[in-house]
Amino acid sequence: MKNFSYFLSHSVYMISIMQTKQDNSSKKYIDLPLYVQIKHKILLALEQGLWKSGDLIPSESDLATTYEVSQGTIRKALDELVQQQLLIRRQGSGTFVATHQEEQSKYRFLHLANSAGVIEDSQNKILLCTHQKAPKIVYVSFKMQAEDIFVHIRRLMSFNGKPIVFEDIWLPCPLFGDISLELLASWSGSMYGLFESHFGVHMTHAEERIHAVLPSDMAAEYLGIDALVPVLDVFRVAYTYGDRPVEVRQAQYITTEHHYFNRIG
Amino acid sequence: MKNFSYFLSHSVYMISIMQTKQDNSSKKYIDLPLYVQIKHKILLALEQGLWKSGDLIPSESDLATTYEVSQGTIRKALDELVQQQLLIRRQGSGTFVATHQEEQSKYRFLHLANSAGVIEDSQNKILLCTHQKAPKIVYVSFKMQAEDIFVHIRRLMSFNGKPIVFEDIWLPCPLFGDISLELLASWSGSMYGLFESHFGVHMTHAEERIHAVLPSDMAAEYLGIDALVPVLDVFRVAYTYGDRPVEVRQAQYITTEHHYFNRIG
DNA sequence: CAGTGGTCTAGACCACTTC
DNA sequence: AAGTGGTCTAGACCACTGC
Repeated sequence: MKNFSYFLSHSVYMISIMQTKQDNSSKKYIDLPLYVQIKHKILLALEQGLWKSGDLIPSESDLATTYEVSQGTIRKALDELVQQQLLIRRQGSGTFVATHQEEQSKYRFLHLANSAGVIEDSQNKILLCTHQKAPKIVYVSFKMQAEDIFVHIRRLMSFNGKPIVFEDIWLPCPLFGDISLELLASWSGSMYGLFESHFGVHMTHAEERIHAVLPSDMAAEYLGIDALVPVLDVFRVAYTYGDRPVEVRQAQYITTEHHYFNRIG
Repeated sequence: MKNFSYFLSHSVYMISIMQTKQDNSSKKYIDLPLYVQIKHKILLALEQGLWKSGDLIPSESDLATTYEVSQGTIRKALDELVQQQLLIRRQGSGTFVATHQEEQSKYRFLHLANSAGVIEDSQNKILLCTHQKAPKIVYVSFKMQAEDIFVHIRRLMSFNGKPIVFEDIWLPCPLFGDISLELLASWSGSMYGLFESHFGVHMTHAEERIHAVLPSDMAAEYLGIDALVPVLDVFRVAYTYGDRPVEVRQAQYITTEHHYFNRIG
């Protein structure tokens, strides 16, 4: 145990502590708060893949002893990570690394609902899975070069049998090199669930930019709409731990019977 | 318009606390946790306008003594309210009711940026401010009737001198009855700042539904675009404390040089 | 300097899950 | 029964603000 305990004053006992532990008593709070430091350490473990999606992490009291802080401090660090949806707590069981395998997070990134405000189940069809160069907007988002090769996936999502979303997905080869159409076609869960279980890449957050446009020729064809029907263009960059961009996708949504929803607050 | 001193509202609050205080010692954790109960009580005070936007609320230790709990429990309740942006903490000064008057919250509800990802300052022009019946989508959102009268505001927002957003805003008369074009035109801050300072209505959150559409004739005219240029249709319902809907607006955004942005995570 | 929020501790007990 | 997260307390001290 550490402890700049306030009550232990000038005793021989204290000397033995100071031999094994640096003297914090003179430099309090000049660094970041302890719980922030611990949060960073846990984040580092997640970034480096020490703990993988779905893993049980050490208990709060274990972490408290290893980091030499109180359980309350550990708790505060975990609180923020749980809040960022990087960890999940289960009372009685433990604290786990968040995963996209659960049903609840299936549509966490797809903000599409029907006129009734209901999020429907989708039927997905993979149209394409190749390795090739990418448009400028893509490789710039990854801070890579025009010559670099990416995985390119094209997909059609349908709701109630009607095609609604046509999208192009781009992934950096180093991470997703051996992905294939067969693998994608055989996978029944969410795409981010697949990325996680097969490539160890967990998406933590994303940024979307939305425009109203006329559909591309190809989108109009696959979506079965007239070239003059406005569609929602959704450009997404998705990130993993440490704000590393690991996916770019450009989708076009038909919004005659659906809408993009967003909560502000 | 504010300034009931918080001491007054606080003492009223105290009475209600003393009345509802019960013996916790025999029945632990069978009700909601203490900090949740306290959070609800504070929320109630906000809903009822006991504490108004910008007001200083009692200190954590004051609240702790009035609620007969520890400071840590008060802190946990406040933590969540701060997180919801209903309260703001200022170290050394105190805890305040959140307000839309601050510069930082000026564009909290407007998710519009230019191609560079920069949120620009807008120039606003009020085109209309009348009292009249509203479309079905509006009165249904308020759970009111077709015959009911609403305030109807029409506004044009420009960025760098170019009109980009055309919007119709609907407000329930009981709350905003004496709003006028003169008042709106003379106000230089954000619209939610005006609602707050002149009508005591603080927007806490909103929900938006977004479609890609062709512009209405009127929108096309005011925005100076061709009737065949797709625009983003943003339908918003904004809420105040207690999830009460207090504003509906339908806007059309030109997205050729701007985009709607959203963070998922 | 007094008062406020911010951090941290040590310890107690409750509620839940698992064996 | 053992172990885990969830709640709560009492008290200490730090960092900041305003008078």
